[in-house]
Amino acid sequence: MLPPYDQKTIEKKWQDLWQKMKIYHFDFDSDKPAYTIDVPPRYASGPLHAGHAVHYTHIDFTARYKRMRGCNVFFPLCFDVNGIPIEERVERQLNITRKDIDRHEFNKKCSEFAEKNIKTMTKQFILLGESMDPSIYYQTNAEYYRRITQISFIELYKKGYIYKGEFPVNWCPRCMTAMADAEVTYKKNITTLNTIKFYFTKEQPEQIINYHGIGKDEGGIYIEIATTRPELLPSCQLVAVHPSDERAPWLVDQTVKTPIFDREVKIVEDESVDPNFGTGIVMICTIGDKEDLKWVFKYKLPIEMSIDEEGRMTELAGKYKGMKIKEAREEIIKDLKENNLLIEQIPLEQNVGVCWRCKTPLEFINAKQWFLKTTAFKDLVLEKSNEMNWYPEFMKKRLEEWVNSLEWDWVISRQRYFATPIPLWECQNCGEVVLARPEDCYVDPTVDKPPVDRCPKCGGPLKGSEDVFDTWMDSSISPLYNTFWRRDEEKFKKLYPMSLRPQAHDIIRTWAFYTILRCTLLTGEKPFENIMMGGFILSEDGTPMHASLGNVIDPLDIIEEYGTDAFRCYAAYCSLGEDNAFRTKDVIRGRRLLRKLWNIEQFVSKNIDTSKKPEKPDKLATIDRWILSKYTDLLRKSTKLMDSFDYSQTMKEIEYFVWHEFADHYLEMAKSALYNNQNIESTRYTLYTIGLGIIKLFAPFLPHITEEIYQDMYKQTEGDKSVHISSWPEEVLYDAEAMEDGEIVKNFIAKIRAYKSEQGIALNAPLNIKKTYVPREYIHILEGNSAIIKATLKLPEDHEFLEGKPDIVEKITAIKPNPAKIGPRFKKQSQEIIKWINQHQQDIIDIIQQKGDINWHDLQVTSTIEDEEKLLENNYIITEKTPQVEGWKVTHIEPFYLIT
RNA sequence: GGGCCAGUGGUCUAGUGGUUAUGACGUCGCGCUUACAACGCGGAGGUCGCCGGUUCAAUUCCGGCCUGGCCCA
Repeated sequence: MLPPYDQKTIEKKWQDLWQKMKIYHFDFDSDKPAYTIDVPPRYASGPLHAGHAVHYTHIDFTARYKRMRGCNVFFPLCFDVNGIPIEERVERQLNITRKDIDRHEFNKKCSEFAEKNIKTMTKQFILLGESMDPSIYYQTNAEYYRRITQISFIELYKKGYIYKGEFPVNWCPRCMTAMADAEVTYKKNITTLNTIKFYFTKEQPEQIINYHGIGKDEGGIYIEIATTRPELLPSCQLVAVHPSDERAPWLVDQTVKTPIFDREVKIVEDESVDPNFGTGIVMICTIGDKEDLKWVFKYKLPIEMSIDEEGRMTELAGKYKGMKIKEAREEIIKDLKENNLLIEQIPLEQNVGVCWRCKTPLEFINAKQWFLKTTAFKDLVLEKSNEMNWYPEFMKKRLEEWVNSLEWDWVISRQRYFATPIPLWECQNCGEVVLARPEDCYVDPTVDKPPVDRCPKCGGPLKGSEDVFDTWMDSSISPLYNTFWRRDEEKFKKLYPMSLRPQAHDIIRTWAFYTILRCTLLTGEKPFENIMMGGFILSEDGTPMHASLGNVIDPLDIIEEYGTDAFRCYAAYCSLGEDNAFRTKDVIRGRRLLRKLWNIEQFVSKNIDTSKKPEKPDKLATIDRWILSKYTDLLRKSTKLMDSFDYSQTMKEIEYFVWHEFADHYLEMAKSALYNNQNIESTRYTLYTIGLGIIKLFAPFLPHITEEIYQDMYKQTEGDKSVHISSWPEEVLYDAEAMEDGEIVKNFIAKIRAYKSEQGIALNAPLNIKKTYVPREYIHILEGNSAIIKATLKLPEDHEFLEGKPDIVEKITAIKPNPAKIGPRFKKQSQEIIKWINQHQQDIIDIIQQKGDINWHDLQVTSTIEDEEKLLENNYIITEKTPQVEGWKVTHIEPFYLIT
């Protein structure tokens, strides 16, 4: 018999034992079908929060379920350990920039920082009950991993998909590196809109000053231009108005002088000017934002940058040279004011592109960078994405939306340290590129020698590349790394494409997109069959979790208080793809479920023989057939839902069955059967089958409690050394008739129990009912199960069920129009007819009592209906009949009459 | 500004072209019952975000709007 439930001890015990048992081991030699999961390598910048915990728990549900379905599950423990976020943390921690210390020294510090977090997270995964296999471990900064990134680059280069281009790129002046579009985030910002005077270089007719945005003072006639970025004035190259602007004929082709910098610039007309922004006259600079870049190409403007890599003003800015952006802006505004060139300043809310990591506003910098062609492969990516199953389906649209909006290729080089080096050397004379040999990878060109001593083209000296890869270059080959691409062709053939990519929806445009793109370019095939998208876990008040808001939830705090299985209940209640607020009460409800499950199994354990598996008896009692059929139904539903990753629905189905059907109803009946020696074999068989079955169904969700119960109660008879490597349950029987009959018995018992409760009679107190009149359709079933009914309800031995005819007269008490029949037949007249029927209830009842039925003619609701169609027979109206009893003292519990 | 998702008793949520809308939490009342009072039984509580349209019939389908979330510009 099960002891009382001691959650803490049990969870700790199994977490330790599972490590030793190695039951989650992926077996490369197995004949079982492989189920391979492309687990997100957790980024090593800090410990897990509740959102991560829920995501990995969802993946764990899949892993455990697939193991029970007989798969050899590939579920690696892995970490992502490259890139800016870690560098940025280390810089902040040590209060330095990476340029202050030696490159390799800095990398060591980043590594140490990451290793510490990896240790913490590995522990967290264990505490969360995740079943990852540490024997297929990887981390993306290891040479064995980076080498695959480098080889993939070399192959893509040889295919001609990589090029070096000079192109304005998003640039973070703090991190001092290029960024891909995907790394830009947007932030609402209050800034100042400054309206500035640009004087005409030539004389203008006086009447021009009647137009808005044009003025005159002692300096001459000027146009007014609004800008939020006066520091870009030195690179102003053009002024534009909308072609339909009433001032366009006066302005186009004129020249004006930029204030302070006194540069003559032309005025042009352009469709893309927003006439409602500022004065409707705008200045175009190289380069403030992406929009400017379009103009640069359109008007073939020289790319002159007024801001450099460190966010300082360049040569072009004259006396402002060397100032930081903010400082230059303030100085320029001051000078504009002093020279009476500033008309007004108003606050303006705008979205600015910022570095996704450090939130510094981004600049555009014209720099040589490495690009991977992406815009040329849009169709290919869309085609492959269509070959995969998306859960939920609508997430695919987000990828398509992103792919279709792509305008630039992917900048894959970064001017950082802590990442995979780009494996090439360049000739210092002619720029010729010398690639590393794949067999030499991993290489670090800042340290290692090139494969040839001098430039093969001109004999010049070679210099190792100091650039590194965007970290998505590392993480987006995870399916290739996992399947042994370029390491073991036999394994690769067997394992690629992977079965499942689980991930969160915020990185569709990065991780999902880049993975599909690169793996397809390198192998010609899609990287995975299924992709499952997790939503966001919000804080308890429904707002996103942010360290700055102080609403981050630590999963270990929850586990400490409520236990891992309870936390996993909450995780299971979160529906896939949707944002779910964290709710402590769901964890508490989870804990209640655990206790309920434990108590149910405790009851089962008291009544079965755990040393011998019960045989299926030849004859099963109706209620046993009923609950076993319901269980089979549950099993079918759950399997289908699990196959589509719908964990929240699965959990609801199982929970409802266990708590309400099995515990509230079946166990009550089973008790009476057991205590009265009725159908013992049938009952024990049912208790064992369902007791074990629900443990298995819950096992992926609640691994600890199910393991403990399994070991205690079922291991001896079932033989598997852990419930988590036992097989998913099989159907036992499905009998539709027994389902219906069982429901009748259950409903009768439930009604009488409710009645007892209402009367304040204890549920186990005897109820002195001599006879029960029941409707004809129920009589056989209730009579057939009267032993169990009487025992469960404590009815007297001589209680009998009688068919509700001889003493009971059926009387129609109400009628209801049936819109499902009337609607399609009478269309527009329906409302009128329904209303009429409702208003003439008693007349209709009288006619039916007299004639047995009623036809449209009797109704006279409207002259258009003349046929003799019978309403009752054809279901146009539905009657409510109340049997009347004469000469008895009765209690009426619809539709039963209890005679005392 | 665009794409996607959501809006249902106090709170959270299921679901549906058919007039009596599901469940949980909370709340109120009753009851210790040989697994469980950390439980069971019952009651109250809703203009299904707003405005139009399609339809005999809309919470459900369509369009617009409002609010929130994610992603992007």
